[in-house]
Amino acid sequence: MQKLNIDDIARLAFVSRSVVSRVLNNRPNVSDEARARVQKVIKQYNYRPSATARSLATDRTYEISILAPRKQDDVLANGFWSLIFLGIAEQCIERGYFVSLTMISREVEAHLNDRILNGHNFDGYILISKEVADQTVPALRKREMPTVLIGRDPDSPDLHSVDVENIDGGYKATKHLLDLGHRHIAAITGPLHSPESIDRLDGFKKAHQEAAVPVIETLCVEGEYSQQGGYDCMQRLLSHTPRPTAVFCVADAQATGALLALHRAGLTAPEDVSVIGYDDLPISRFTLPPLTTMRQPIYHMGERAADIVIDQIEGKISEVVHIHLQADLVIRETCGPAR
Amino acid sequence: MQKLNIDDIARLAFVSRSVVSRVLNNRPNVSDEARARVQKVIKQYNYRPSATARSLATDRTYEISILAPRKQDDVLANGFWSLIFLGIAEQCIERGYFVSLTMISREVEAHLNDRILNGHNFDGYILISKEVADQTVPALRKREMPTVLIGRDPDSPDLHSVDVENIDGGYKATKHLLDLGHRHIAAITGPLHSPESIDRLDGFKKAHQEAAVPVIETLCVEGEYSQQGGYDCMQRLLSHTPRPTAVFCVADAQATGALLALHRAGLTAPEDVSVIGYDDLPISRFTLPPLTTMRQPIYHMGERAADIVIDQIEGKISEVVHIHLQADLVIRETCGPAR
DNA sequence: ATACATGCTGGAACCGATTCCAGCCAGGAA
DNA sequence: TTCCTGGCTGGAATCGGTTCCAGCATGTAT
Repeated sequence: MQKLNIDDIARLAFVSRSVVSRVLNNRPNVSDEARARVQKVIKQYNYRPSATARSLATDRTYEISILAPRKQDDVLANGFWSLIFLGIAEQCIERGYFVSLTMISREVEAHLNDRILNGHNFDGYILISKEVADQTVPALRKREMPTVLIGRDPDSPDLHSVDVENIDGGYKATKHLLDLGHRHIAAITGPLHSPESIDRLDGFKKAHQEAAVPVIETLCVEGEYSQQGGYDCMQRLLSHTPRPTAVFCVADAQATGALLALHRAGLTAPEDVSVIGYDDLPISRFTLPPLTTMRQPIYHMGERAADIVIDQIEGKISEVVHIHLQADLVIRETCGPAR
Repeated sequence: MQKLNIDDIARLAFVSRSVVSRVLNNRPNVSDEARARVQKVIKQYNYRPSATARSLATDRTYEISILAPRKQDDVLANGFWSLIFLGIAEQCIERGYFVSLTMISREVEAHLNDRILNGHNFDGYILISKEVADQTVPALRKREMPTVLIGRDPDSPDLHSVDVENIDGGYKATKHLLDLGHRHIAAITGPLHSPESIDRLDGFKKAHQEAAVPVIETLCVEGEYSQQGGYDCMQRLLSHTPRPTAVFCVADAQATGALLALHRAGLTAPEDVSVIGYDDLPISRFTLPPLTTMRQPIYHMGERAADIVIDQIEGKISEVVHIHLQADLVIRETCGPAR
């Protein structure tokens, strides 16, 4: 039961390895009889060519690396990245590529550069967040590797990217609250070095401006992209007077935490405070009460990112691609009219 | 700026490729001067050996494949698998291996067998759930690949595995409810072909037996491992008379859905019905109210699984390993005394 | 002085594919 | 008949490493 290689197959089919190779790769210049014979032997012995040897000869691994920021393990576990990842993975498999996930962080950067970026393991890279881009783009660019960023990096306009319209999303969410009559609206943002937060907050401000309602700066607070972050921010906001009548959270996870903070304070949404989230994670349909939020085509973003990298690898793309997807309002039960 | 290979380095350091190879692999039989010279050249040109070529020569890829069931995309996104995955990934990277995730399903089985299982891409496999094991173990066994299952497969006692004490966990959870005085306890299980559900339900029954309280079979319902599953089951349970005073859910996701169903019916936990979950996902601290549940060392399970596969790969394991971790009660706010 | 062990070195085979190219053969045109 | 063309074929080089082994120069024991 020895492992067979291409020479064994060639011998068994009475042809040369060249012919076997051509059959394996569906190339012409093989007679019908020879092709049939080779295919029969391959089937009979359940032969599969070695991916490694093939990679060495072709300089292609059919593996794509997803580089995610490591410190955000909460984030990875909260549903957003999982969905992104699922989209990437399914599309890659669909197109014949494997997907490898690596968490990177500053501490292991040396190890990272050496092994992940220069090790010749991957045909392309998908970068999760600007933070990752900052750390890896220089090395990847030097090697001219196919790369795509999920998110936006103002510093690298020539990097392919897939993003959602965050300004517009923030605008729509805020407009919904304004339309309901709210005039004291708080905003819970993520870390303000992340473009998503900045953009969504810009949309928040734009909606106010358009409605000629002043933004109350002291009600704009910065927190982590997590339930705990939302909880903490909400607690701070509740000590404000007058208390905000509505809160825009830039992530569903934060909204979940905010709901708990309200509950702890003896308040409920939407009666006392309206809450709107962002992402439309699966859990958002099951918060108490179900969360009004901005739906992002998360899974789809992953799919598109995969497509862009693979298109680059296969030489099907020339110019830089920036994909901007839409976010849409999903009305559930956490927002009500201002009292 | 041409890519350098081992021969280039050898030439630049005035040695043979053999010497360079020995230096790369930290092997003896290299003079101090030669070693220093080679290292200097490597550093100077930022040379990294090709992983592919190395793999071909050594028959090792330093890649580990995680095979997850595809149909459960909800499950992947709900936090449990994400955490498992995180544990696996970090430990693998720690030990110098890459991690590749593949979703498998019955429909693509042909493609799967050929490419994933026989393609020589991976040094070892981590199987997520018995379902995956059923589909892949025969092929993997034939090739004698290092493999570990997360979960339990009664059909393959000789398969390495990492699992939690599900019977004991179900027992502890139920005992907590019984100790609080509940006598009409419902159980929401996952699909009953999954060993976890069976075992947790066994624990449920064992606790009843020990307390000499009869199990009410009609209150044991089967649903999906998801929020929606829990929601649906809870709705069914609420139509029972007498209504159960407590519910044991075999997954936190289900408990979340159950809480919403309760809310919809105008009831709350723990005043009207006590609810206990299982998993202690990050979100469980932020449900309304925060969920009493069984903590599983999820992240740790992933780490251990990675260790077991890598130990197999590196020949550090001889006998079959079955790891059983403990689940512990985490008391929060969804359980109260029976009225 | 001889024998032998030891450390270092580099040549060459090998891993298992792809790909270039020269050679062969058959068929069609001149 | 001769020449040319085009489809097949298989030999050989190549990708970039690891590893076996023979050869050589030392140092040490006899």
